Amino acid sequence: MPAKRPAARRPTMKDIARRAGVSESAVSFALNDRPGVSEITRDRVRRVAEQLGWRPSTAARALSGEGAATVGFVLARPAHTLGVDSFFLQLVSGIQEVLAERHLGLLFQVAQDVADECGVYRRWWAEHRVDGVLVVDPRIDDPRPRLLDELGLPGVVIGGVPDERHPGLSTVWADDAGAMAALVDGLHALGHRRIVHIAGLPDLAHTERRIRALRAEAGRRGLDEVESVTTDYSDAEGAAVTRRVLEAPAPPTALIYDNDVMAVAGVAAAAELGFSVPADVSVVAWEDSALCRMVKPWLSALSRDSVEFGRTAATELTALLDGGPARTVRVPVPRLIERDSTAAVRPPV
Amino acid sequence: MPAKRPAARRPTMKDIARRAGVSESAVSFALNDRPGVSEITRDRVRRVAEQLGWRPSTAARALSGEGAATVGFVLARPAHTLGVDSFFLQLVSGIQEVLAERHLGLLFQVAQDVADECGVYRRWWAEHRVDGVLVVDPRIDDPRPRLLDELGLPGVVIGGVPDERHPGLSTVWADDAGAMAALVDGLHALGHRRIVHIAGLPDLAHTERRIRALRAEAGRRGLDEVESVTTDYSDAEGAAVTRRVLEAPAPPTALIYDNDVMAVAGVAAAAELGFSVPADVSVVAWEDSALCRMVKPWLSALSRDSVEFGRTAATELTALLDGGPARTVRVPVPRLIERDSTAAVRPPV
DNA sequence: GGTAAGAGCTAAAGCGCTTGAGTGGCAGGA
DNA sequence: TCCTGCCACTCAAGCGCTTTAGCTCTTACC
Repeated sequence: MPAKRPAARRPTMKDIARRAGVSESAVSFALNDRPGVSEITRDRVRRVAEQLGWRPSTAARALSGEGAATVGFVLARPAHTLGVDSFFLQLVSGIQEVLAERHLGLLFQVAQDVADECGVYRRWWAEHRVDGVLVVDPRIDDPRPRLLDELGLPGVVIGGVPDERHPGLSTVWADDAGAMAALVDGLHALGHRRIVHIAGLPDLAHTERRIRALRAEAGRRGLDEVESVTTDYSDAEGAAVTRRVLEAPAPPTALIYDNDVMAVAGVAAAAELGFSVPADVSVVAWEDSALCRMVKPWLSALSRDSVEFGRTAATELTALLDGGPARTVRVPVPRLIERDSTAAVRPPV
Repeated sequence: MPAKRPAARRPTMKDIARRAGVSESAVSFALNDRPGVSEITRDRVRRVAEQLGWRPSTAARALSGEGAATVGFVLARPAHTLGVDSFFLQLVSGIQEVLAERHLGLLFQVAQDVADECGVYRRWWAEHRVDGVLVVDPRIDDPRPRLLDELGLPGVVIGGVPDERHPGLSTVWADDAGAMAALVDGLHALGHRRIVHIAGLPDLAHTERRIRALRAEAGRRGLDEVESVTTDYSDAEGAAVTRRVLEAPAPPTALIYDNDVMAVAGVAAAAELGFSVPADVSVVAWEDSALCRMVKPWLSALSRDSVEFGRTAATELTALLDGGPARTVRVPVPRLIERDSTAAVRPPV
């Protein structure tokens, strides 16, 4: 049995300098593609570094003003709310693809709420831990952009509203209003006049955008039996709201759910009440996932590429870190995947 | 409009020292509860630090040998496999609860596969980024424990096998074998003799443990129509395998799925073939989530507290970082939540 | 032939913190 | 009285890197 072998020592630039017979500064220049060394020396240094398996110490780098080579990501949800959800993992996975390429780390934290999240940002900033952050779930009257401004932390707001201007903050957004308009358009064409939108958390910015867009579309078409109901995204509330609206005197003929979980719970609830989908009521989920193909009938859903969304956000953040200007970029409008849960409204008998 | 306000400057120990009228070293002693300063001075320094909103720079700390105050977590799954899954988010959320208390950061990364993951560990180690790591999805003949040993990186294997001994590696495990035995016991009592276990990825250690346990149980009872089939955990394979086994001449009367996603897909597939659950075939999901209550009938499932699992793992890791010995701790056996998908086998007509 | 301009390199300071080696003052013992 | 020992504190080095200033050669040019 080998005696407790001491952990291998990490090679440093000094080791490289010694092996290559040059000064540490020369090594630094060589390895960072900075002028000041000949190509010959640069090559030699590079070879030695590789051979030694050298990697820059992020701590040292950060200390000498280069930044922490890390970005932060906070998910502000209480633990028990973190249910069945493919969006965030996919988003993160897209983010990583871009970050990994640049050897940027992702510091992840789940927080209780937005206030807690702000505390995390402050701490990260004070501790010199991150160079920038990715902000999700933008709220109405969100304190986070202000805070990031104050701290001078670059950030990308994912799913933010494009009009809000904060220096140093980029925004990556999806055109919820446009998607909602298209959706209503489609349902209208199928003859639907009574539509209920079972929305998500009321203080999320995109929830409000969707609600507003729905109201606008309804107004334009003179539909007055159209409404939105906010929920907490859970299957329980999805089912409860579904029951409530279907038991009303003039039940809707179409239901739009703000996520896949509620949509699935909703069709189950509808079935219990004797409503058949799509014969009696059409259902659309605003978010596509394997879930939508796990129930009968398969759910029509708005599908977006969450991985790509993450990639885009991360790309914007790296651009910001490179000193680029804050930008607002729009990702493609989610596409409606028509499956079996939407149909023309049944002609009155 | 305020002209591009410069980001606030982070206060350093030097600032505190100046304000408190002592040397930097005294500040360091005071703030780290080290002897060498009087209580009076300590108090004053602490007050000044608080007032300035000082937080130690992790970079500087790490550089002076204190460690990075960060632990790493790698998820080795290709992006598209990251589907509907509540386990990891819950696990991470539990981990965070413990880490946040100690102001430890969590560096998160998704990798393609285990080889890739090993590369991440190497890089993290060389870059001085993490003090320890949490390893999930242990494999049969897993290269990661060896690597961590070699690097001298403390780690906790989540769901590992308890017999494997690696100095510096703790293990947190669930008794899969015991759970499987109990499960088979219950099904046997209900009269089930033909049982198929639709397992997960074949090279995961716990998949093998479950398969072995099932075989052992079957052997003990003399059941020879019991088998395990491995899959990739996806709804697609879950459904495919279900179809295949149900179309066999003597179809099983009970199906055990290694996760909730496959179980749900499985009942749908069964229904299509005209099998009714639980009348014709009983179904149990090894993993409980909202999913199990989204289908009819509600699925009986093995439920474990993933958040608590995460907490335990993180606690072990912090103990390790504090210089404690490597330990092997067992979390409670998952509990069977009996819902509507399991029933006594139908008496032969 | 003298000088000026680079090219290619080194020396040294500094980032914010820890830490081991002092240092001065004071109390107590011989 | 002097010495010892301790307390409370300061000094300075060092962690691994970047970066500015400077230094020494070549080479080019009038």
